[in-house]
Amino acid sequence: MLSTRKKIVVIADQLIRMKGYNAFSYADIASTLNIKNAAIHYHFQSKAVLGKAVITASREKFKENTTLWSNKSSFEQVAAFIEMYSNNRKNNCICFMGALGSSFNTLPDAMKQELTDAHDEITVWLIAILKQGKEKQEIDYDMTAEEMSDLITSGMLASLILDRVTKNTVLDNVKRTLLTRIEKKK
Amino acid sequence: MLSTRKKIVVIADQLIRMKGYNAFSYADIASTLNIKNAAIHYHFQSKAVLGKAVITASREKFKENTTLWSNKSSFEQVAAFIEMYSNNRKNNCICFMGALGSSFNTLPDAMKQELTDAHDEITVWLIAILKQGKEKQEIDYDMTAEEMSDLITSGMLASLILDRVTKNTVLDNVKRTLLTRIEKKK
DNA sequence: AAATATACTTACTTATTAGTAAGTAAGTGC
DNA sequence: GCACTTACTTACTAATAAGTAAGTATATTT
Repeated sequence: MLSTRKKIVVIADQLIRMKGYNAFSYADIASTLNIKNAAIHYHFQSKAVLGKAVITASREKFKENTTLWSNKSSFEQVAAFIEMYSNNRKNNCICFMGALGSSFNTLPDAMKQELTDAHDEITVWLIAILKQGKEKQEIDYDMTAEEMSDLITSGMLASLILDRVTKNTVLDNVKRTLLTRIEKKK
Repeated sequence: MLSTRKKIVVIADQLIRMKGYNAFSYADIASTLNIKNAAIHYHFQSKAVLGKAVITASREKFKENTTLWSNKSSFEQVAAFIEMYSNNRKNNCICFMGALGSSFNTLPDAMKQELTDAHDEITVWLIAILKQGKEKQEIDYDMTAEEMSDLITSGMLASLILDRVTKNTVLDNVKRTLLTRIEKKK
């Protein structure tokens, strides 16, 4: 059983990734959890503070995941990273980077900074894995690790969005293409 | 000199791509154009109707562009398509597909349909160019045309978003990578 | 048992939202 | 010169937004 505080973050996270930061309200959370508007303000002084907490929670989840994956091969780690995005589709959600990045100009400063830090964290990890993988000859790619990293994060972010617009197979196409691109040729 | 009606669409389009559909208001448009709130309602009965008009205008602009490009080589046409996305960054805007797709669940039905139609239109055009280009041996790629199309549209949509989050080079990296991928190997 | 902290609710405020009803001034058609 | 349309403004409404001040019930500490 989660604390009310943690439940608020979970619901806010879902609402942000389903509807976007500017389309969800305290009333949405309150009605879902059967509490009052003011109870959310008791735990989070403002929407900006709650929004930042949602990003922080995602960063922590990401760090947990990478630790869990750390004994896998480089290819398997990238595949697990890609699969993490795919899981969002099941809940009719996009990733937090796509949901918040598309509204970046409207976000409070504290959220902007936290989101930028989150992106740096993800990028640093992915580039390191890609470089290690190439050294260990577990994966291969015909571009720089930075370029491959940007191609992967961009591809996954956007294909979740586009799969809502078309009832189609953008995610599957992009996923397959990216994994084929890093697969070691024999 | 544009008509007020057309000016409203231009401003709404900019606001959507700068702030998102749920973060702009009639007041934003009214103050920019020095008209009253109600004047916008005179031209567009509801925000949904205005939103749909914005997408329709983007579709028309896209069709104009593809006509202008039609005598170029396949490679040049894809390059022009990619450059069309890049132009958005100068105005601190993302593409309309990213701006509206990320809020898809919150859009009125008429806008959802128009956005889906716009995506189909773009995809049909791009796949055709990619297939033609391969036949004419002007371009090459080691995946299906559908996969390459999804990789291009995803990459461009997301890199505009991510370049706001990082003050970095996602767009340039993705652009270079994608063009290299379709370049004919000699 | 008294004091204090925790986790809320009740009741409210102020600002902003899309949207509307009624009026007006400047043309256009006949 | 009268009817009608176009392109608005004025003045408003109802709903919803985030946020707050004050009160309350329950548990914990001293």
